[in-house]
Amino acid sequence: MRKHTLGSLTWIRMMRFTNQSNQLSNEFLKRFDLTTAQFDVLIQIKTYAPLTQSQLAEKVTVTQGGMSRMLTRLEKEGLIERKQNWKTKTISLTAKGEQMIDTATPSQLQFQSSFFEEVFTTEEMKTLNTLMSKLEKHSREKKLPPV
Amino acid sequence: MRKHTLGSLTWIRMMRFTNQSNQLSNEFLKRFDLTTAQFDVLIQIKTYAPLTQSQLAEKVTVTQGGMSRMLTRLEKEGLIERKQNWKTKTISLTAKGEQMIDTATPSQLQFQSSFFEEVFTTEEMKTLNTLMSKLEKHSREKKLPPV
DNA sequence: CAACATCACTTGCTTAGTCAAGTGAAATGA
DNA sequence: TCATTTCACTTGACTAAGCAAGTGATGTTG
Repeated sequence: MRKHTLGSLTWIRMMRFTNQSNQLSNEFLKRFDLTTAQFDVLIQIKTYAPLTQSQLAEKVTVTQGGMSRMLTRLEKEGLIERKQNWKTKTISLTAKGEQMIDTATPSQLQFQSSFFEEVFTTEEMKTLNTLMSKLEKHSREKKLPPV
Repeated sequence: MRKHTLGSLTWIRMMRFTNQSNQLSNEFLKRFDLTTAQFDVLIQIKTYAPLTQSQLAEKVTVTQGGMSRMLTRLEKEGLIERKQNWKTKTISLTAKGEQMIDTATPSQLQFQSSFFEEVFTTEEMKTLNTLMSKLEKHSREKKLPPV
């Protein structure tokens, strides 16, 4: 065995890192009574509302089913509203949701940044950001190789 | 709003990328009847067996509870064995599990690498790998800021 | 206009994972 | 020696998400 290439090593490192930082972020957001996934969805709504469920799902790379459930939870918590609009449901924040995301946002963005700022120079940060842009874009277009 | 720093932008890009590539990887591994998480666990066992559940959990950054469930599933599929050993359970691959991971490994490592190789130069790959090493290491030691 | 197709969303079943309380064997100590 | 602690693991209740089948409005067409 032991056929680890540079690419597969990097991949596994990135997986471990995102996993780990996601857990820490969840722990951090507990003080605002939110999870990382919820924060992510709320901030998208805040930025792009009004929008439909499918648009939202597409933005956070989740299936429609997943989004449906997530929004059910958020609605139960009273953070968002769904209004039937012809065949579409339009999503928007409630006052409570708005207040929640506004309170959490500065610290959360700061916390996310801290992962990088604590180890990288500005130069390195810029490099990483450029590389990640390319990667993310590419992965959105990537197709499976034939069997 | 709009307080996105370079760090928080990079963070979100990395999350989207890993999420996306994880989904593609799951789809890819279907041809071997495995999921990404299962592949990850099996390859760790293959590399480090014999080892205990807690050691394994630590390696793949998952809680003990999560590992317990994962191994229950893998055992039900006949891919691994758990032997009670004093108070510890020792994990090892069955013949079936061994064969499974050996078949899947080359293509899967190749697939993981392809995310990077399709967009990066060798130089960029090396840079990214170095940056990710630092990040991963740091995140494993990171503590939450005080409230 | 009735039959069918399409679209946006929901839901059952499954994997994966968290946390915290529970269990049972082994070690320690009064 | 019996009581208590510790350790490794399990389990119940939950969040999160995928897939595929189902639902119920809206549009299209013979």
